[in-house]
Amino acid sequence: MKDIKPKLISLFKKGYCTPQIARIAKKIKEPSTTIHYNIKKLEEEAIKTYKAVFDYNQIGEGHCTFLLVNLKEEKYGQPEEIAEEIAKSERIESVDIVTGEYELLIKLRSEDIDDYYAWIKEAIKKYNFAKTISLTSLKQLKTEFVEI
Amino acid sequence: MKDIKPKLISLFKKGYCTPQIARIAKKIKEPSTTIHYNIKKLEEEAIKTYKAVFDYNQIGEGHCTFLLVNLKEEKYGQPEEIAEEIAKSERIESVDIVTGEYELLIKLRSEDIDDYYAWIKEAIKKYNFAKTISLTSLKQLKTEFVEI
DNA sequence: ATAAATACTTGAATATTATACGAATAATGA
DNA sequence: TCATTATTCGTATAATATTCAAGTATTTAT
Repeated sequence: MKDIKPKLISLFKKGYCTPQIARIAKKIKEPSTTIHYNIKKLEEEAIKTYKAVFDYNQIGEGHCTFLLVNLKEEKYGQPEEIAEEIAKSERIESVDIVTGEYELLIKLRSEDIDDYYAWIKEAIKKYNFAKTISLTSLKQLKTEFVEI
Repeated sequence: MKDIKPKLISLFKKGYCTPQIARIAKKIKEPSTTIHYNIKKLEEEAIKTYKAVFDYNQIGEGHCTFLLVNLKEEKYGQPEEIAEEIAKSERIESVDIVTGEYELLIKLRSEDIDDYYAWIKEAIKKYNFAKTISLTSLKQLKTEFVEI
């Protein structure tokens, strides 16, 4: 037993996938070389990566939370720095700087609520958040444009 | 000119991609047949699909909004039905039933604020939302686990 | 503790698929 | 209109995935 699956999951979260040119060519009834050409162009312009979407319950990341954050005054004017730092973690699905009452909106995945609590305690300390609101997902119907 | 790119974008949002077995095999230094075997297992258990992640500014979906929704009383108890209906649209990135003040949290992408306004007006009418709060993304640092 | 069943690993052979190339056609711009 | 650039697409080739079969490890039941 080599325990390859965790490594695959980690790689597939960010990339290591590629388009199925032959299948697309069949689907839209065009020559595969034409599809190939168009995909390469699109990759230059607009495609960041190809990746897997998981049934997160099955990989121990079934607990999903949206976190609204107020930064402390000294960081209020330049939220990007903190946002970039937060974005680096593998459990963070998205980070946005948003309009309204809060500065940041973070979507993250954890194993369970205990795991989440450990993370948020650590994050409040580390990033010196002024205030946070956690919206816990009770049911996920769609994620990353994929219905689950 | 066959205008193939829009079709590709639509297909790539949900699938039509596949893992790069040879590349992964090289990366984690295992035989490609072993990688193949493990991926097939993982697909049965936990992988929903393989898809592309876009630079959404480049495909006319740069405007991103998180929408908090209160449903009308008659729908408050069974939000799933509406949530599933909302999830079907291609511009919807995620739909969650959440804890707290609001019942639904929807993440969606539009071309610009006018496009968004048209959508939200229509949605309020169609789904009979009681109240909504829109959090507009000013800057997206990470989406779908991919830094952008 | 042992045997049987099941799951995982792997190399060799084969089938599929992506990519490179070149020629033809179409679109763009001056 | 003519020249330049972008796109289409068939053929040939290179790369890759998949099948198969055999061996090894792990788990399960008794």
